[in-house]
Amino acid sequence: MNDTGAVREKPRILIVDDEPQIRHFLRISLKTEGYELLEAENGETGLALCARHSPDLVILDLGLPDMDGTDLLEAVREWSAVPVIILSVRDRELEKVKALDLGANDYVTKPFGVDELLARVRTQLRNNRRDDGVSVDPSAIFDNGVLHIDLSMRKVSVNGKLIRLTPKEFTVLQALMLASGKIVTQSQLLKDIWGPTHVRDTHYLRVLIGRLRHKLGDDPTEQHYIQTEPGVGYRFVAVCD
Amino acid sequence: MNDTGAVREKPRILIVDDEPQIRHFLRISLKTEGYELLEAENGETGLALCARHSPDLVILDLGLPDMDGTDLLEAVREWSAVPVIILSVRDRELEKVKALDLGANDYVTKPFGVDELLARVRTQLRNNRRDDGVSVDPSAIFDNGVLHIDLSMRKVSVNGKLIRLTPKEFTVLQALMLASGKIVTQSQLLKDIWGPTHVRDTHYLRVLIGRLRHKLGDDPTEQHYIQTEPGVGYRFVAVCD
DNA sequence: TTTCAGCGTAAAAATCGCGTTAAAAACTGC
DNA sequence: GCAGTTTTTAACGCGATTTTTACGCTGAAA
Repeated sequence: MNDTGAVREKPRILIVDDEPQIRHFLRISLKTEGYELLEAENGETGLALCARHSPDLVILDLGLPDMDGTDLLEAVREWSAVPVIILSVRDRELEKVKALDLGANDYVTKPFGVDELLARVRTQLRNNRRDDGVSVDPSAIFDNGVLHIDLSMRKVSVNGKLIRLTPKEFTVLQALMLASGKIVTQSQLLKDIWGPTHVRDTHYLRVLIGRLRHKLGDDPTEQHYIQTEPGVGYRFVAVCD
Repeated sequence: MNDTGAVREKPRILIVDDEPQIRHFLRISLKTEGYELLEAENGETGLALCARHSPDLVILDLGLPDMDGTDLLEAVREWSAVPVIILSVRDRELEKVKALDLGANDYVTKPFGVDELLARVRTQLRNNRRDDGVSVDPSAIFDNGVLHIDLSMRKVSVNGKLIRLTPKEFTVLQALMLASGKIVTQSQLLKDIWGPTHVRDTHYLRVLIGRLRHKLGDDPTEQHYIQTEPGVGYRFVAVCD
């Protein structure tokens, strides 16, 4: 499968821990939050998985059967700057200092609260999104020969002719594009773009989507690009038939 | 004038804490490590110091006399991505989650080991070393036959005739030119040139851009060198149909 | 069939944002 | 302190954008 240009929706997290119950516990919590998971119960497979699947975050237990967790950390840091959160039963300050100075990004002592760990996961993932304000994947370009959308340049053209989009129009289109193929609910759009106090003002969306379709040359009877899911939301699709 | 962008040898750390003994303790430890220090004993001066001196790291106590630490964090996050380590006597998980989700980078509970704190400081500073791949040539020269801009010489001429630009005008033009073709957001310009406390004062930009266009001989009816992206920012483009 | 909720459209009304101007205030070098 | 320059402030017009309002259409349920 070729996923060039696709926006990876789920952050991918690698768990390296030999205790099955901890892995199980983490799996439940992280899956619920919508992360994609990889698991390893020893250092060797952890390293292999990390190299092969380039996760967005690694949660690493220091006590591993086959090697010391710090060795794994060192090995990973040879070639990757992926954020690493250390888990450890050891609360000794020296351990923490050593791990952090080896390149770990955070150090959480067992037992830990799941909400705190999840918040720290979010923090690391957030920090590693390199952008200035506008969080847009610069590789997010859509082009089917007729419609061309470049999110980073903020430019949209139909048949080579540039289209002027207003700020709100562009923001909505961007939200739909970044979830390409998937439904974006009305309340999601309203909350994100008009603010949480307007989640029920669906008429905003109706007229805006209408203008957007018109500008994109979207045939109302066919509805190529922006599809309506009645009562739910809208979906941006690349139609090529 | 603030001193953003300067290359400095010592990382600069801002401490915001109302307890003198904690400040004293941190001062000793951090100075020994070779950091440059700024100190504030309340939120207001903390915010001011942060805006004025753009530290590389902020250590923020949640319990401040004049405002809640989280408010300060929120205010700073309006315009800055500086790493923030929260100090707090409160060990409640909810507090940690709240602070981290507001944009804090780490949360350390008092009492803490000084070595651990120093390691966490190093971790944050290490993560935030900005090497933003795209190294722009500050000696860039633009020339389309009519307009000639030499950034290193700080000279601009139109039809061979030298144009006098004021310092701010030149700085804005330079910022736009170095991102040639791409949008520079209003808040980016305001933050970089007027300082982080003026991110919302868009009227500065309006009058300055107006003067700049006038001086560059930018015909408002035809194609602009400086294009406006309403509600977002400005973009410098080489005019060549 | 009737009813009705949800969507799309159109046009009017209100608001926002930009560009412009002019004058006041803050700097600058002398 | 003075004269010239630069920056900031304030106000206004205007076009673009957003919001409001009204109405027609459709498909599903009663």
